[in-house]
Amino acid sequence: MTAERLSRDDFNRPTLHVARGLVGSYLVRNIKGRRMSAMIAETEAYKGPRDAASHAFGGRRTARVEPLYRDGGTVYVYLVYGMHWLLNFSTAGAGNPEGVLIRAIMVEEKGTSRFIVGPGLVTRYLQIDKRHDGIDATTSNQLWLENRDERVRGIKRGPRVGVDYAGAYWAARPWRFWIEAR
DNA sequence: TGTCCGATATCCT
DNA sequence: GGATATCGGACAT
Repeated sequence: MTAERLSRDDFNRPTLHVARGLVGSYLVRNIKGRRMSAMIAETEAYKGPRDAASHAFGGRRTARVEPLYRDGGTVYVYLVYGMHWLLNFSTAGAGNPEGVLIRAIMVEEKGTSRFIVGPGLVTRYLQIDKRHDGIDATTSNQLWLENRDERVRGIKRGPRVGVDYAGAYWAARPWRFWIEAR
């Protein structure tokens, strides 16, 4: 099996392309020398200043969202509802505060595959939190992505989850991509 | 299927 | 100082 780490160019592409492309890629996590990996099963695109569901809507630029403004592949991790860390990767190049949220993964355990659905559960499983905010996934030895020689078929597409606060129009954009358990 | 609620960093007034 | 949030679990219906 070949495994090729995702590079800057892979992230510095249009965000919807990256979001779709990340489904079927692998998240790799190195925890004190022990390696975990998980296939990405669901993503969502957040398209920056013009997207009312984005943290960078209207060009907002606070300390929290600064990683989104950096080069593609920068990790953006933040806390919601006081207890859930959410994992995102910056896309579309430096200065464009767009990104992709990782909503679900598939892991291999005891010879069988298991889906972990929900962005807060993904980070809990992979032990990702504020410590990883701002790191560069194209060079980090803590967290990175790989493409493996595996065909992913049947990617579905639909509205994003949990963004009703952004209004009906933005909540309805079909910017979520996923594969289902088989 | 629906309602409720935990727990807190961050943002805005 | 007050409101809110890219959620998840529990429990009732």
